Amino acid sequence: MHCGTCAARHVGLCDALSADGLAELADAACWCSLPRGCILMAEGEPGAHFINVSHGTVRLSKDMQDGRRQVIGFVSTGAFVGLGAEARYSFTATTLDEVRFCRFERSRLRDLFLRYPVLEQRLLAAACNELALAQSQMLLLGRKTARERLATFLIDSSSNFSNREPTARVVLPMCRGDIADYLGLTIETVSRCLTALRQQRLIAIDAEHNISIIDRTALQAIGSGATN
Amino acid sequence: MHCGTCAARHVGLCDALSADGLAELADAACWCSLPRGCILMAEGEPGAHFINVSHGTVRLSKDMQDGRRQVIGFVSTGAFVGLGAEARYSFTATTLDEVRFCRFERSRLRDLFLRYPVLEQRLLAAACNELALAQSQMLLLGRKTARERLATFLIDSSSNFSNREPTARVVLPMCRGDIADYLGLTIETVSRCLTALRQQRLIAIDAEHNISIIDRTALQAIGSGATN
DNA sequence: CGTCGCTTTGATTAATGTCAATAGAGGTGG
DNA sequence: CCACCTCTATTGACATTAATCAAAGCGACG
Repeated sequence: MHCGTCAARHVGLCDALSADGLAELADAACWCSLPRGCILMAEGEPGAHFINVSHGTVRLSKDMQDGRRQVIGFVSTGAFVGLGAEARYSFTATTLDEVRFCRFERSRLRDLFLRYPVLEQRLLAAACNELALAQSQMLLLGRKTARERLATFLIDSSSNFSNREPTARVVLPMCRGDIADYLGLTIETVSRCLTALRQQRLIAIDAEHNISIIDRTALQAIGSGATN
Repeated sequence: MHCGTCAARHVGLCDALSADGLAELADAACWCSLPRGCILMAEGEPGAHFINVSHGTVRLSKDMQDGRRQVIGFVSTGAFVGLGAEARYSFTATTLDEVRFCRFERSRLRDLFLRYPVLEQRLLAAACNELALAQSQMLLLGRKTARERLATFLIDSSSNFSNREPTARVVLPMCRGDIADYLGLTIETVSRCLTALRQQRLIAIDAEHNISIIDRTALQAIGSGATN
C-alpha cells in the first residue's frame, strides 16, 4: 500500500485513522494516476465511486446543453470528490495536470463508516467547509464585478493551492478559459481584468500560469468590494 | 416538549431518532417562535447555536459593505441552519414570516452526536444535499440569463416550498427584492422577466406572492437553457 | 382619503459579451 | 538551430444584456 508515502496521508480522511484503520481503508481503495485532460467522473453517470485526491488538480464543472459551462471548483491534495452523489454525479471532474488519487467503491465504504464514526465526522466537516466556500462563490457570481471577481480569485488562489500560508507567488494550474468559467466571465474579460490589475501594479504576470501578488492589501480590498 | 406536534418531527434529524433519543435531543433544545423580519443569526457572530426550522421560511444571505446582498438560500420546515459554522456564522439568517424552530447549543449537541451516530449521518446527508443545490445555483448565477434564472427559480419553487409534489400553484414567501438578491439580478429585471413570462402565457401572476405555472414543460426547457 | 411600501414600467447608461484580428509560447521536424 | 505550426492569450471594435435612474401604479392600513 502507498499510504506511507501519500501526500494526503496527513490530511482529510486518512489522517483521522490510526494504522489498522488505515489498512482497512487502504484495502477498500484503488490507487490510480491519470494524465492531464482525463474525466474522473461525468455528470449524470451512476455515482459508484468516491475519490480522494493525493496529487494534482481536478476541475469540477457543470455544463449546459449549448456548451455554457460553470466550473464549481478546483480541488487538489486531500480533497474528496463525489461525496454526496445521490445515485448520480452532479458534476464532471476533469484532471488539469497529472493527478494521483485513491478510488473507493461507495458500497465498500459504508460499513467502514459504521465502524469508524470519525470518518463520517471528517466528511461532515469537509462538506460544511465546501458549503461555506460555495456560498462565498455565490456572492461572487451573483454580486461582484469582473474586477472584484479576479481580485477575490487571486487572493483565494494564493492560499488554496498547495500552500497553507499565503504567498506572493501564485501558480494557476488552469487556463484562462477555466478561470472564466469559474468566475462566470468570458476569457476576454478575464484577460482584460488581469491586464488592468497588472497595469496598476497590483500584480505581476510572470508567465501565463504564474502570477505574483504585489499589493495583497489592495487586492483584498477590491475583492471585498471596498474600493474600485 | 413539543416534538409530538412538531411539523419537523418526521423529517431531517428528528425523524432519525426513536422516542428516547428524541427525548434527549429535546432536552438540549430551546423552542422559539419569532415574527417576520427577525435575525436568527448574523454573519460574523460567534456560531454558538444551531437551529432546526419547524415552521415558516428563513432567508439566508451574505452582505457586502456597500449594501450589495446575495441571498444564498430560502429554507423552511425541517431545515438545519448554522450547520458548519466554524466559530462564526458565515451568513445572516432572517425570518420571512412567522418562524418556529428549535435552537440547540452547539456544545450540548456534541456528545449527543457521539452516542447517536445516525444524527451525524443525517447531517452529512443534509450537507451534501445543500452542497448540490449550491452548485446548481452557481451554474445559475454564473451562466444563465435573467429569463432562465426566473424560469429555474419558479420550477424549483414549485416543488421546494412545503410541497413535495410539484404543483401549479406557487406561493413565494419572499418579496421581489429577495428574489432578485437570490438570482443575482435587480428588482426591475425580476419584475420585467415575470411580466414577459406572463405575457407569453407560461405563468399567471394571481397575486404578487402567488404565481401559477401554466406551461411547466416550457419553463423547464427555458430554465435548462434549451430555448429562449 | 392620504400615505407608505412594494411593484411595475419606461428611458437611458454602463458593464460585459461577442466577433475578429494579432501576438506569444511551446513543440516539432527539417 | 531555426522555421513553422498550433494553441492560448491578448487586444480592439462593436453589440447586447441587465443595471441605473426616474416616474407612475397599486394595495394595505391608519
